[in-house]
Formats: sequence, C-alpha cells, structure tokens
Amino acid sequence: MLELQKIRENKEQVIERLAVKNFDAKELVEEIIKLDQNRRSIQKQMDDSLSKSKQLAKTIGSYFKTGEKEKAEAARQESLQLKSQIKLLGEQSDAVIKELNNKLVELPNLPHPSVPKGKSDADNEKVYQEGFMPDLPEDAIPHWELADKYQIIDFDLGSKVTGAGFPFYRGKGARLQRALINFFLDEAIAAGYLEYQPPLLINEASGFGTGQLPDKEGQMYYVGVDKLYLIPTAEVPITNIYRNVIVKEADLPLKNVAYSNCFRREAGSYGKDVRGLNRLHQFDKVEIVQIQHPDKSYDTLEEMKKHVANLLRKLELPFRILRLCGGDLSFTSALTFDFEVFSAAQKRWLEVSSVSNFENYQANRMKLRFKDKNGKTHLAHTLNGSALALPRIVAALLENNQTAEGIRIPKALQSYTGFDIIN
RNA sequence: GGAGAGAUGGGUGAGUGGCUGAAACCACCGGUUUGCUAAACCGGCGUACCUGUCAAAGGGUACCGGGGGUUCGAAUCCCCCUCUCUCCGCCA
Repeated sequence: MLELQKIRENKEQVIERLAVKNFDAKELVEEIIKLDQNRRSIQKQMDDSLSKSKQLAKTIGSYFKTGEKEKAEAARQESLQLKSQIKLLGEQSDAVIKELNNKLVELPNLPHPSVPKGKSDADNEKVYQEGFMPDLPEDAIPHWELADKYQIIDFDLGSKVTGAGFPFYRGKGARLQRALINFFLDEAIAAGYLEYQPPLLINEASGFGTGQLPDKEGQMYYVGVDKLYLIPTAEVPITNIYRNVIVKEADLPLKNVAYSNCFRREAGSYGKDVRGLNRLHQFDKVEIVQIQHPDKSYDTLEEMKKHVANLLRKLELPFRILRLCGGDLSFTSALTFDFEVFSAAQKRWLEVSSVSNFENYQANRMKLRFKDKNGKTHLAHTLNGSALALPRIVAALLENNQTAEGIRIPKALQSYTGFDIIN
C-alpha cells in the first residue's frame, strides 16, 4: 500500500497519478487524511492517559510498601476511573485504525511517470520488437491440433479427470515441459538467482502481503478446511519470504528464482482466448523475484527485461515488448513490461512474461525493510517477472516450428529434451 | 490423530506480579592501546506510532509467538489460537 505520510504530504499528486490508472482517488484520499488526523488525536489522548495510569500504578506500589493504605486506596480509585477512559479510547482507536487500513488498501500503487494513459491493452505502448516472423504454409495448424496430431497434450483427458483448463502432457510433450523448466531455471541460476522450491499453498497473510488479497480473492483457488490458497504465481511465496523482515543493505539485491505450478480460476474468461494452451487453470512458470534498493530498482527492472529477452532469443521466438498503459497496469504495479511472442498459426501475439517494479507498495504491505549505514530503516523495492510462463511458449514453439517432418526443437533446448524433433 | 514440554532482543539465554524495554554472554558497529594482526579495555547496539525540529536532540506510548482476560500494576497469572520439540499412532 501507499505510505500514509506520502499521501498526507502529496495529496494532489497522488490523485493526479492515480488518474492515469483511471482510478478516481479524490474521495478516498480525503477520507484517509481525515481518518488519519482522527487517529493521531485519539492516540495522543490515549498515550497521555496511559502515561498517567502508569505513574499512578507506580505510586500505588510505593504506598503499599510504606503501608500508607488510605493513600493507596484513593489512588487506586483514581486509577480505576482512568482505566475506563482508556478502554473507551482504545476502542475508538481500534475502530479508526481498522477503517483507515481498509481504505488504505483500496488505493492502488502509483504508476511510474513513463506510464502512458489508456483504457485497455489496446493502448499499451510497443517499445521493442525482434525476430523473424515465421513463414508458414497455408495448411499450418494451431497448437491444439498439433498437440493432438503428435499425441503430446491431451485436453479431453484433463477435462475428464479434472475439468477444462487442466491438460495432461504426455510423452515428448511432457519431456518438453520438463526441458523448458530446467532451461529457464539454469539460465536464472547462471544470472545469479538463488533457486527455491516454494509451497504451492499460502495463508491469508501471504496473500495480503503481495496484494492478491483482498483485491483478487475470487481469482484464487481456496482450500476452506485449512484456510489456504493455491498460489497463482510463485511470486507470492517467494516475496513473502521477506514479510516482516529487515534485511542488510549490503545484501541487496536479493535475487530469487522459483519454478512452480500456478493455479488461477480465471473467472470471467471465455472465447477464443481460452482455446488450447492460451489460458489454463493450472500451468507451469519460472518466476524471478528481486528485492532491491529504491535507488536501483529501475536499473534492476532493465536487467530483468534483458534476462527475459535473452530467453526468448535463445528459443528463437519472435517477440515484442509492451509498456503497459495505466488502464492495463495491475493494482500493485508501478511499471510493467509485457513480453509477447508471435504464435504463427493463430497469427496472434501471446503474453508470456510480465516484468514489474512494485516499488515499495508490496514492501509497505508486508513490512519489508532494509537498514542503511546509519542504522535507519527504509522500505525496500520489490520486482518480479515471469522467466517464463510455459504454456504459451509451448504453443508458439509448436506452431512456429511445425514442418512436414514434425516439430523442430530449437538448438538451445535440445540438450534438455534429448531430441530435436517431435514426430 | 493421542500425550507431554516449550516460544523472551541478530544468536545463546536469565527473568513467576511493581525497582524490566528487559540481566549476562556471543555476534555486530565505533574508539583506545598496538610495528601489523590478535587480545585487552571503553562506548554503542530493537521496532512502530505520537510529539518535537529546517533537521536533530529530547519527551510519550506500545510491543517478551498472536489474540483476549484478571489486576491499581503482567514477560511473569488465566483462556483461545499458531508454531516448535519429545513420545505414541498412521503414513508418501
């Protein structure tokens, strides 16, 4: 969430910036400022009363010791009165703080100055493109048909056993998945990331820490008996490692990578977007996460972009990079670049990675801080990116590399797959 | 799942109702000494909020796993929850 102090000091700016996200913050900001004033005045009263009460308690103690029972009794009565007052103030304070926090988490992160205005993904700004568009014959087929033709992915079987959006991978299809995971992990490790294998279920506090809760509750699978959520991305467990942690400035940046299954309910999705591998309820993804010093986080964002671009280059996939516009930017992000690969048979660009700087928005929620040389604590910046999400990569690989003989495997992957063609 | 023990500052660990935001030791930081290193000695060493200030110093309050209660007063007593450890059961 946004820092209260910043909202207080830069009220107009906050409202202005959030307008880029098409978020009308005026009313909310006013309420927050009012609640904050209220909170502070209550706290002052309460602190004063508590201070008095503490003094009294000490006095009573010494009266008892010296045997001055009457004085002690009088002071005790006074203290009892004070106590009921404190109780009342405490209740008020709790209520105000609760309301303040509820309002505070309703404010999205401020977009970076470079974020263009816009309503939807149609307004995203194309900042880069590279690679050759494959020249496929007229009878080229989409990946779901290729998957069937070569018996490497079975969607019907998934529907039978679980439901739509939960495919089985089989034979060389399964092997290809495993190869991609290992390739992505090895590349990240070579780039200095520390590999983690995170839990796939998380508790409520973690969901809140990275901003999935309370905003996107309906998008996660929930295991009610144990009050746990299935992770929509490894970002959640990996970033929450640092919840309520003060790290050393010298340890920054912290670079972590994790492969995980990801589970998304995708409520409200429909149509051609969900065909085949385009949108699944369960998929595989390798995620990179960095915790960085505020002064360096945008350099880090560039570094992460380069990492992702390099993966796509090695996979020989044509890709482009988009700077998300205000309307398409996520609730918690300050700046996001999406990577899309061209899936030649569908003739569509498919999003395969999203690289974001959250600045201190997540850090403030989860109290992730670092201590500087002078011993002062500051909120750190958090960043993450997919590197990469598998299904659409697989879709593009299948479609773009289809030949009369079979599906060609890019060189970089062959040592991982152990074969160079799917036929 | 059953029985028991426990959770204190970065770490070890003292502390069973007031003098404890918390001993001691270790780690860490600064200094003195020293040819260098080490040792020794001295000092510092939690977080959040409020107040104060240009900034600070200073002052106040809260926090001893989390929440609630008893009491004039709780790390210390009571209740609930979470987690850890030991034993038993079950088991990939």
